[in-house]
Amino acid sequence: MTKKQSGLSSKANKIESVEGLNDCPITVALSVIGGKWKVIVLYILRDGTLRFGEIRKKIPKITQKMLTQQLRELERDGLVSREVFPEVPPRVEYSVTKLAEDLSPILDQLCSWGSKLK
Amino acid sequence: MTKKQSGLSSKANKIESVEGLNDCPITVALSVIGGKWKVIVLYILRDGTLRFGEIRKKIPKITQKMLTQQLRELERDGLVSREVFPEVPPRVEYSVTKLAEDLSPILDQLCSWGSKLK
DNA sequence: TTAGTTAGTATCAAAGAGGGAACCATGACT
DNA sequence: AGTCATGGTTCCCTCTTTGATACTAACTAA
Repeated sequence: MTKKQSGLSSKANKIESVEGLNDCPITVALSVIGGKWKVIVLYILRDGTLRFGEIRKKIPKITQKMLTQQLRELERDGLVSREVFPEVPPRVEYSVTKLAEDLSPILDQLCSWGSKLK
Repeated sequence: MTKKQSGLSSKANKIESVEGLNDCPITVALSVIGGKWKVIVLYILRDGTLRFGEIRKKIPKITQKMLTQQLRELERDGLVSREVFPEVPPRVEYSVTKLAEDLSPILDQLCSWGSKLK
């Protein structure tokens, strides 16, 4: 049955948790921001609302499929909000949520920690 | 040439960075702790030095290959230190480094942020 | 009528990650 | 000689993830 579902979810690469710590929010958090392009998308959206095509232009190497996928997952996890305008051609705007804003300072700390890694 | 190299590194799953932000330490940090079992290993080693077999017993689902790989990467990135005792049978002890200890509070914050995710 | 626009989907193939099992060295014990 | 223990390594196979490409809807402009 294979359920193609356009490549959401994961498994091979999912971060594991410990016995008796299976719901440790760290693993939840990492699974939410650990996607291949997610921190970039969050970083870019931090400066303000953007529509799909604008995000693509700012991340030239991402494919349309990947961007769609990452945005869908970020939306599902409550980090970005998506607004569709019923126009032609279509217009869809993305922006970060309060939850993502709360994450920002932590990412900054992670950033300064990461800078110690040579 | 294919370079099997025992399955170190990654690529498909590597977190991407932005043009002009390619060395953003966030992506570095995430790549360092983002491995499938790394936060578990760090979590377990936080309580003190353990030898290889002991870690295995605490993470029953991990395979020997994976544990070796994750420990090697953590060591390479300066998060754990590895001490080999020239005995027979071999004894190898692992412990967290200062760098990993510095990371701890950030992981805790990430943890409390993650707990807001339902 | 044909082309152009945006935001996607669908499909196929390639690359990568992870599991399983087998193998290895060394010395002690039986 | 055969077995056990520890900490690995190697190979193969499968599943997942990613990339590339083509296709769609719906309306506008030429």
